[in-house]
Amino acid sequence: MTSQAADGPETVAASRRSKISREREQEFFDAVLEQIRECGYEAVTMDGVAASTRCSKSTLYRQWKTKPQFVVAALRSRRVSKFEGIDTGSLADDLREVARAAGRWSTGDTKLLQALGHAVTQDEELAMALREALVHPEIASLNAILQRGVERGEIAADQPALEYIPAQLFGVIRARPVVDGEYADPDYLVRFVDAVVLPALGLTSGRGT
Amino acid sequence: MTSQAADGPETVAASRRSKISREREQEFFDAVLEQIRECGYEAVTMDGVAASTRCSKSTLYRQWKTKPQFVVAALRSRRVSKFEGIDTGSLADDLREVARAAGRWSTGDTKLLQALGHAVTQDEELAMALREALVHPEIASLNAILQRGVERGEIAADQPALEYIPAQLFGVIRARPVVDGEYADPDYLVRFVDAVVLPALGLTSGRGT
DNA sequence: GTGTACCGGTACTCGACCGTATCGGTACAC
DNA sequence: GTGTACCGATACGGTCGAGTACCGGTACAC
Repeated sequence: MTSQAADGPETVAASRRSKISREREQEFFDAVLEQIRECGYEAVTMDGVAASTRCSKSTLYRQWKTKPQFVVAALRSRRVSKFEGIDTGSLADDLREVARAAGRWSTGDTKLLQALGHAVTQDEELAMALREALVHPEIASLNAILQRGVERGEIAADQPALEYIPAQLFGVIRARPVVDGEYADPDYLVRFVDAVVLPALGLTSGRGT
Repeated sequence: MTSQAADGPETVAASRRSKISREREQEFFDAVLEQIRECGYEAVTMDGVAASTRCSKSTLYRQWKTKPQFVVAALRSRRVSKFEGIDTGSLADDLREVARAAGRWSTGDTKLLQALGHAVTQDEELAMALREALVHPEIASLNAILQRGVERGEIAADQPALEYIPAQLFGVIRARPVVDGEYADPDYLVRFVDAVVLPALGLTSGRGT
């Protein structure tokens, strides 16, 4: 979706003819996102990003007016779902696969979500960028997976638990660190899917145990 | 006013004989927690708290060495579960009641959780205080509710979904703002319990299997 | 009434960071 | 070779907040 006309360095940065290559730009973005994960949004400094990428602060300010705009740009460079391409032919297996992917993804981008968690309530544009970058793509591909399950007749389209699946998965990923003090790894998430998500959807042979 | 009772102000603040009454101390705590909810942990200022409580910054620093220690003390003053006292005699109704309580509670303390979400990853003591103040009490009373359900024979003690209930509830509360862009109100949470939690526990009457 | 110790207020030091300005160097156009 | 425009480095101004120091006022002890 929205495949950005992929020719020349026509990225966000390059409305003027900047000497910053796209790879270089991505380095900046990676650096700032990494700093956010490590230190939190408020603690990220332009000096820090400049230092870690060995560029000048001036260079950053030439391309992006302010720190929030820079961060937003960095987030927008990441609109790819980690669940894309999952299609095993079985809804239960798809969901287990999603759990595994989410678990791998989790330590990285959960930190991002966590770190931006509050900044987002202060800056609406940042909130939109975050949702577009990390949430909407995942929800879209997740919904596609569920939709295929419905079409295959594995579950009813009006299954009441259906609409809560995305919130449920995002939820445990965010809740585990607070509840148990550790990140939600793939193993935990797969067990969660087996123990809760599938039974809630009526997809298990009862509570077999 | 309020010449202290015989046992004296035995709170954190008063290892020395401070003139700060316990009510006054709680005002400080309320103020700083409110500021955290509003502006985030990093943006909280001692000047701000002092101003909003009409006390001197010196007074705060006399009682607590640093800002983190002050916040930790404020958190520790709040170790009360909002689920305490729920006991309808039916596990399903208990859980619905928990959902309602959590929904009311959510806008307030979810903001706290959100606002401290990242600061917690930097300061271990803060993390512990947060868990002890906002998470453990709720989990404890929630587990008591589940335990009573087991004892009444409503569910099996080895129900695999059991151990995930706390994470599940905390999860959707934290996920809803990100997924849907709005807080989890009581109505939403009750519907969630009916659509997901109870079916996952095998407790539904509406939809068989 | 005198001493003590804490309160509130204010002013201060010190450091951090945002965003700007300035400067020499250099890739590229022509 | 000359001009242009961007790069990196550095330095600077301005703001803001943590934590300290000092002050006069006052409640309480004895």
